[in-house]
Amino acid sequence: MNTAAKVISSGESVFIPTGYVDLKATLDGGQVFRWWSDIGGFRGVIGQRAMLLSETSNGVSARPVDGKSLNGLRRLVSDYLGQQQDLVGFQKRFSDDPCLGPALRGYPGLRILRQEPWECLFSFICSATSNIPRIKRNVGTVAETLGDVIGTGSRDVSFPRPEMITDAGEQCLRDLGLGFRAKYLVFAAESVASGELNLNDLRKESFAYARRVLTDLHGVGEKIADCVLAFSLDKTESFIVDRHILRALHKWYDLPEKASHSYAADWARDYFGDHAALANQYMFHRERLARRAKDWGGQHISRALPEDGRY
DNA sequence: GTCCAGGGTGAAA
DNA sequence: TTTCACCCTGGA
Repeated sequence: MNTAAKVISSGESVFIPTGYVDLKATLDGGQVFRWWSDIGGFRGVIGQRAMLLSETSNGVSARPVDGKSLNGLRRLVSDYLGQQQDLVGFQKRFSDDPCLGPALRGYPGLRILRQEPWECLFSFICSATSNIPRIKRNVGTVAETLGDVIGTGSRDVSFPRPEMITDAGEQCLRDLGLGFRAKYLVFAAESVASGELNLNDLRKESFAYARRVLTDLHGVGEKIADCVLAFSLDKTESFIVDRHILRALHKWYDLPEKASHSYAADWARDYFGDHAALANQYMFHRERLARRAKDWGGQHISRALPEDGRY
């Protein structure tokens, strides 16, 4: 590499002092579905900006790939990476917790994102009876088909407004491979496009009220609502229950093995309080890696990881 | 080739 | 409270 290119490339990026962020765990761990591993980091879109995010020792650097300036980028990325959350308080409170302590030492850079609510709701409606590779493909295909091109890469597209989804219609979404979720997605899009549902307003409402509004949508149950509440609506007390989390709650916190998902979520919100969403994410990440290690025939031992988490 | 499960939800029993 | 259809894809 010649020096000129190096200078230009470093001059084009902005540093965001977030503290250490584990981009793979955070952007490729099931919270969000439109970030892709690229040379030097992860490439994706926040709002109307396409960028490449890279890890540094004490923060993240962002390089635009949309030909626009650095103006506003630091604020945009900082907000997106969940800087408003009480990660320090959470770490202190649960450093001795048998489940969360090792997880906190193992992946200290795992964050909860603050996503744009509409894309988040769309993504998690897509998640029903699906898996992460497929959700990524579904959400990506819809964005690339109906969104606006904002960068130089094929995936550098803004997420389509609800009106674009209602105009496209259920059959279009089915043709794109969304299956039975297509009609739920159109319902949600109609609700937002008509103004009947204002997602941004729910950020200011209580957890219980916002959850009720979301689950009133056809095709959105408690699980999907809790994802949207945690990952885009600032509800730090949200706790997402699936069968993996249920198993973890049984194993570490002695919850009845056959507790209902609904009961487990209520219990966890009460137990973890305002740290429920963080606890949930660390627990989920731990279970996910443990399961993967098992698939490899190995064993997942968090304590074997370096204490400073730079692995 | 078949079988099965994948961060569910709604409707009917 | 429990059971089942709903779509579809990748891996066993």
